[in-house]
Parts: sequence; structure tokens; C-alpha cells
Amino acid sequence: MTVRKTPGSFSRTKALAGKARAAATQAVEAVDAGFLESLIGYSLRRASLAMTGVSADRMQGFDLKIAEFSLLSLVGRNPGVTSRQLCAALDLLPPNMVGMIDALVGRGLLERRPHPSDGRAMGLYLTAQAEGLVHEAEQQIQASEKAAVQHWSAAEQKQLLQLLQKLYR
Amino acid sequence: MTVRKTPGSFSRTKALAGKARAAATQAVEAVDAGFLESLIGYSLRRASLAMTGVSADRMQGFDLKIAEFSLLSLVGRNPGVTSRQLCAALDLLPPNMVGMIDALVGRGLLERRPHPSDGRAMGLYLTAQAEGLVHEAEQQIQASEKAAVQHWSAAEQKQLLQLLQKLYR
DNA sequence: TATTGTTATACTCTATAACTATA
DNA sequence: TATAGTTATAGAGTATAACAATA
Repeated sequence: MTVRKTPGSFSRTKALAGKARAAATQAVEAVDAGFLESLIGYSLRRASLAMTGVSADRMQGFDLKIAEFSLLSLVGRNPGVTSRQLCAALDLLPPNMVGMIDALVGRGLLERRPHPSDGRAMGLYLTAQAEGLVHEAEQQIQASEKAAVQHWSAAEQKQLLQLLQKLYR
Repeated sequence: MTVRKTPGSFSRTKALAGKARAAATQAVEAVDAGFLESLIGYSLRRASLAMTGVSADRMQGFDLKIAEFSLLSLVGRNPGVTSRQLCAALDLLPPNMVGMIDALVGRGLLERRPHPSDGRAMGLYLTAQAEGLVHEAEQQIQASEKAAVQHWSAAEQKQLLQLLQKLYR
């Protein structure tokens, strides 16, 4: 993942007072994003991009994308889980799940076995090789999250998760 | 935006006790996403997708994508803002901004005028026609956000925004 | 030498339709 | 008739390199 920093290079032109619309042209000293920042959707997207970027960098060491990590972690904790269940848990569509699973099977990290009671479905399992890798990746993700909120109180961290879950659960 | 509901159709097979790894195969009654849900990044993504979906539906009435709405709102409140400044505020890359602005100019919602002090840059302005549309769209977005957190306390709403902004500001 | 806006282009992510095997 | 997994494909979103004009 490429980290993009805000350039922060603004026009040096004198700021115009008030909210008057220019008859001709005017320069903007600093962008007022106050309205957008008052929106939960905007802040969610910006925060999500920021967090995802940091975590994605950490996962590069394992040659895993965030979605692949999430999938492997779910399979590790839910051996025998089906593709369909993963789609629901990760908010992905079935056609987009196929290639992801194929790739991980091809790398020897994932295994498909017949479902014990549903002939249409396949149960997914981590290979022995993947067990260690997933465990290590989970620890790295937790470490990167911890670093992001290192100056937060425990109550703040807990409340953020609770509020976010109220939005999607 | 297409709203996708979780299927919620799980295997009817008897759940297996404990966390034992199956020698053969096993069915997963309900997926345990507890670990992922303990991650801020995962919850941010899920919450962001949920909120964006609702807002995107509202913007369909204006034939605006979320990014287009955000851009127009910023221009309305920052007349004369440059493309580069918008890129920083919206976390978009310059090459991907060009087509967006072109489309809005083509629809008669946006106008490019020469920058007063920087010959390289162009200042962006809403057209008279866009002023009303943007104002109406802003109200709709606020209404949809209000509906999403209608059962929340004012303190909860305020704190969510503050915590999110600590993550990306 | 650095920055703004731009073109061209490639890559990733997400979405829809349709098929098969099974429930 | 409905669902799980799959294929093919299209569309949206995001990325890099490079160029002209200007700072």
C-alpha cells in the first residue's frame, strides 16, 4: 500500500473575509471541510482508509492482502466454514470469493474438503503451514492497531468498537 | 448502490464443542467473527460500507455519486478551491479527479476559472444551478445520517466523530 | 527544481447474469 | 423452487509514469 500524505501546499494569496461568493475569482487559503467532517460517513471513510493503509503495510510481509488475512483468520477460527458464510462475514460477493480462495489453495494455505451434510458446499480448512502464518499475522495486525491508538484510554478504544458495531451489526 | 443483506442460512448440522480441529470435516453452525470484530480496521470497514450504502441511495435522486457530492459540497463552501486542494481533502489522486470535474462541468454544475495568483491552477466554482442542488443534497445526506443514529444519544454521536477524527486527522 | 493539471494506461475491487449440481 | 459454488464479464475505483505550462 502506498501511503499518501496531504500535500498541504496552499495558495499564499490573502484570505477573503466572510462567505461572500466572488464575482470574479478568489484563492482559497485553507480548505474548510467542516461540513463533511460533521458527517459520519465521511469520517468513517477517511478513518477506514487510514487504518487499512497501516494494516495493509504490515500484511505485505506475509504477502497477504487485508481481505486475504481476514479470510484466513476466519477459517482458522471456524474450521469447516463455507464460502457462503465467509461472504456474509466479509461482505463480499460469491463470484469475487472464488478467485481469492483459489489463490490461497494454490499457495498451500487453504484446503477444500467436502461438507459433511451438504453436498453442494465445501468446508474450508487451514493447512498446517497456514496455522503458524495466520497466528503470526494476527499478532502483527493487533500490534499495528495498538500503535494507532496507543494514546487512547481503554474506555475510548472500547467505545469506538461498540459504536461502530451499532452501525453495521 | 445495491443493498446486500446477509443470507443468514447456516448449516443445520449439530455444532461441535470446543475449538478442536477436525480430523475429517465439520460444519460451522454460526461463524465466530469475534477476533475480526475486535479489530478497529474491520469494524471501520463494515461500518463505512453500511453508511456509504445508505447515503449513496439518497444521492441517486440527484444522479450524484458520494465522491461527486463531497466534491460539490467542498466547492460550495470553498469557492475558488483548486483541484489539488480537493485531492487532499478527499484523499483522491489528481489523475482520478480530472474526469470527475470534467463530468460535473459538462453537466453545468461546476465551473473552472483562472486562479488569481497561480497561472498553473484553476479555481473551481459552483454554477447558480448547482447551488440549489448541492444545498438540497446536503440536507438529504444529513437526514440519512440522522436516521442511522436516531436512537443514539447526542453524546454518543459527538464522541464517534471525535474518535474517528483522531484516526485520520 | 518543484508543482498544477492533464493524458494514457494498468491494476484492483466490486457487481450482474447465468450455469451445474444439490437441497 | 431455492441455494452453494462457479464462470464469464463488465463496471467502478485506484494506481503509476510522463508531459506541458508555470512557480
